[in-house]
Amino acid sequence: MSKGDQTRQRIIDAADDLFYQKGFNQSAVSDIVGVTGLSKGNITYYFSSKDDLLKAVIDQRKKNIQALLESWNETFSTPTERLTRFAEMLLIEKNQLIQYGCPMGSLISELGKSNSSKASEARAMFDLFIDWLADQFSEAGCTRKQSKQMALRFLSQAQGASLLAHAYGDDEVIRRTVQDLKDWCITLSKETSS
Amino acid sequence: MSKGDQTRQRIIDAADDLFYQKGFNQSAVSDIVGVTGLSKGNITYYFSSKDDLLKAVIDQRKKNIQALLESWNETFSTPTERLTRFAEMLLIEKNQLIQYGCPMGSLISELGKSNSSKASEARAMFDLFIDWLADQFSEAGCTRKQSKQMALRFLSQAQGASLLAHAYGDDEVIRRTVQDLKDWCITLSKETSS
DNA sequence: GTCTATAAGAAGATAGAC
DNA sequence: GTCTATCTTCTTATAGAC
Repeated sequence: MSKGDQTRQRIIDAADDLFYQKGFNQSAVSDIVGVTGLSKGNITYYFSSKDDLLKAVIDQRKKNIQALLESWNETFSTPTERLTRFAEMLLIEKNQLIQYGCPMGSLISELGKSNSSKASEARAMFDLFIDWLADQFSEAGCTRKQSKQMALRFLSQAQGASLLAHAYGDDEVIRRTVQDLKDWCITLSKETSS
Repeated sequence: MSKGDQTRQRIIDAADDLFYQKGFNQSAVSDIVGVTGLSKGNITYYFSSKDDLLKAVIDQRKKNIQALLESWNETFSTPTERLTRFAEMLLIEKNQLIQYGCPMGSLISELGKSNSSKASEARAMFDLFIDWLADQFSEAGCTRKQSKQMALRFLSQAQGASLLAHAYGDDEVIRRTVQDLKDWCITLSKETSS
């Protein structure tokens, strides 16, 4: 990786954290200056506008999500195991969820108010999970339409739990939601094998 | 109501709409100037800071919520009916939920990032619903601890559905969530009567 | 590539006239 | 009570030196 690419990556990483922890609108380029030690002008050299930087952050997150989902596909052989792993993600990330909410949900919620094209770019992160979840339900024997609906409901439950955990600084809702989602997976597993 | 009170109310109403539709941080005092036709200085005369205005908006929302819950208590005689009415609220408000998200959830999510005292003030809106929901579950025969947990899960589902409906501009998740919550109420009703 | 300097505007909050 | 005018700070974006 060239020096320019390294610098570019440092900026994206700093912005990624800031957008998550402070929100996109509340994060300023000067915050990135503070974190990276780079000058304002240098950051502009790599990203001509704040929206450009947001796009780069979302693209990086999407790549990370895709890599995560592919690793789950390789690690687990059954859709039930994969869906269970998705649910457990909430437990693994619970400290961050409590402190800052869901990185996808909070960003989409924030950008959705602006009714701009940024919102649809952020929504693409949801799409990756929904498509993947739907694939698992399809593989478990559901129809295409059922799979899409169940994927939406699965993600919806995760988002609700994340939001309340963040609001109350408490992981009880997360733990109960994970248990519910796991039970759902087990039920699905039994229906499939019967 | 005196002229001063009327002006004060106009400001609060305009801010209430703006904070909901654009978000708190993205709403400026100049926006309120545009909506009300009042001068910047006059708005400052009633609310010395933007945070003061936020507090007034939250207080008004809390009063509205309390009035709503009390009216449900009077209109419906059983906890099952009341919980069903809560679920149906999502359908009644679906157009606004799709366009701007949940007025409580999106505000709490936004303010939660700042980690300030504002977040806990906004969270008090959730508390009103959670306490009321827990009361219904208690009245339906649940233990105090169970009631609190079920109230959290009920609100969590509503929040998840609102967030996804807002993200996708689609009410399908809302409709399915409402059905699930209603089924939950019916199950609860049967368990109670048995 | 990286920096400093600065433009140009918007934001919240204040002062004081009417 | 309501207004205009201004202050101060912060933000994004640009220009140009090194």
